[in-house]
Amino acid sequence: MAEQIPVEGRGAAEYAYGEVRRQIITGQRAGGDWLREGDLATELGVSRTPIREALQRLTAEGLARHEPNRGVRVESWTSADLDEIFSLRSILEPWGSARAATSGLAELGRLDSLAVEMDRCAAQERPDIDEITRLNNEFHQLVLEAAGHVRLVHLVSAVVDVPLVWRTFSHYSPEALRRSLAHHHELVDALRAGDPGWAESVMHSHVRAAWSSIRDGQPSGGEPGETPLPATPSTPSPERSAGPEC
Amino acid sequence: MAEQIPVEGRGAAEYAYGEVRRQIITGQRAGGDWLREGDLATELGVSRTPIREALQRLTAEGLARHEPNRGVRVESWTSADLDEIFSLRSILEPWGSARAATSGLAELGRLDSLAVEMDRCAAQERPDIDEITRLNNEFHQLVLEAAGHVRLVHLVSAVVDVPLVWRTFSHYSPEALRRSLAHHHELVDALRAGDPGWAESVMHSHVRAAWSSIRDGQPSGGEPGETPLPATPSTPSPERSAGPEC
DNA sequence: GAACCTCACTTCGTATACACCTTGTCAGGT
DNA sequence: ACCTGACAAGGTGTATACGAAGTGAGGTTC
Repeated sequence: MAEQIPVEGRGAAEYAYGEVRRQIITGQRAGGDWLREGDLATELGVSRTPIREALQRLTAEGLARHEPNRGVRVESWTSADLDEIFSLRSILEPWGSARAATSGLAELGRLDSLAVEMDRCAAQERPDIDEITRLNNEFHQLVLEAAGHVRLVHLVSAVVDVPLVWRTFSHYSPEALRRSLAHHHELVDALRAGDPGWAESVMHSHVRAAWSSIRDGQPSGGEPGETPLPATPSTPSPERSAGPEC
Repeated sequence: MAEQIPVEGRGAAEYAYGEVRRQIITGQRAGGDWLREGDLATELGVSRTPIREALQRLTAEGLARHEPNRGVRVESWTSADLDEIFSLRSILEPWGSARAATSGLAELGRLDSLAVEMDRCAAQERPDIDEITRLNNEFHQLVLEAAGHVRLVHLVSAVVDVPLVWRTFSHYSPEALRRSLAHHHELVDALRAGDPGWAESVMHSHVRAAWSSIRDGQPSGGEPGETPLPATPSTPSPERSAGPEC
């Protein structure tokens, strides 16, 4: 269903990877669903070989799970997984921000305009959540890249995929959103000042606040371990969104 | 050259992955070398399909690099990469140790016997470096598993492969080795005491000391960025060693 | 009636064939 | 002598065919 072009410009494997990943993130493929090689090959109009490559990449990223001689299924996440991810981010991102403050690599102008742009989106009558998500993701990635630490960027982005499935942004209250956007501006100031401690603190607050918003937004905020997963499908955005929280 | 069995018990892809990985870590495949699918298929006695899967896994782990329509080549590391890895470990492993101190998941008996075993190996006339490496790796992995954080274990082990190429252990002075082994015992004590701050400090010292030993052991310890990489082949151990420092 | 066995089906794992891309080389022209 | 274009070779990217393993349904036996 809904195949558009048999093969994109180039790279059937790349195409298959992006498409299946999008389907997982938008909730079209729910946790536990089987990802049959033959079915996907038919639906996407390619052969099984690039499908296998795509599934291997998704498995390596933790979005899917490989069961030997059985097949690949979409990974199921619990709120405990979300806790794991945010606890990791609350270590790695502040540390990266501190490094970015003294590396001299921060593109302050670009970061500032991203923060302003997010303000503009949020101030609209009907805020464009997908656009804010995209901008936010670019902001966070740019900060980490400024840390001058390639592996850090890869590690964090590998772990940031999962929250996307939870549609984190929809859990934000207007108040929490305002505070989150203010954090961005404060972080740019801290980076401009070259103050690693300040930058680290701001990012730490930023991530912890996001974590809190998501926990509170969940139905069962009490028991922090076994919530199955809601997997809100929401509107499947054609834009490949890839941003965590705001 | 040196193919033993065409296909192991089961899994040609698994076999190919392990074999190529071993060749990279032991230095048989130097940084920059091409990993031709056809050649590897012939050498290992399997077809190109499982070879491709193995190369994709190695690429995902960062041991190899994929160049579109060109092929896969062994990744080249500089001392800057080593700095990246140890700086990451000096964040993640202490943090994991602190969590392990209060999680109640630490297998203290097993950890203690591993530390004792390493002492025994080191006290021998001719210390078995490979065995110490193996024990040390098991020790570190067990500590991280005790943190109750699955992704942490995966992230660290994904990043720990690279130092193996550098044969880190050979850079240790007898004094540094003694201190490192003492750290293990102290860490077990800290975990037993359930003191997260103590555990974190010990592990931090442990990793930083290892880092220092390796830097000092390198020929050019001055410029911290562009050392090509020595890639000491040393004795190719049949044991699949997988331990970082001591 | 329940447990076990058999058989067919589904799906993965592997091998192989072919097409396209990239690159190095050589002839021809400037 | 140098640059430019076409041609050939090597290699990856993709498609397809075949074999193996696991699963579930249905029948048989105790």
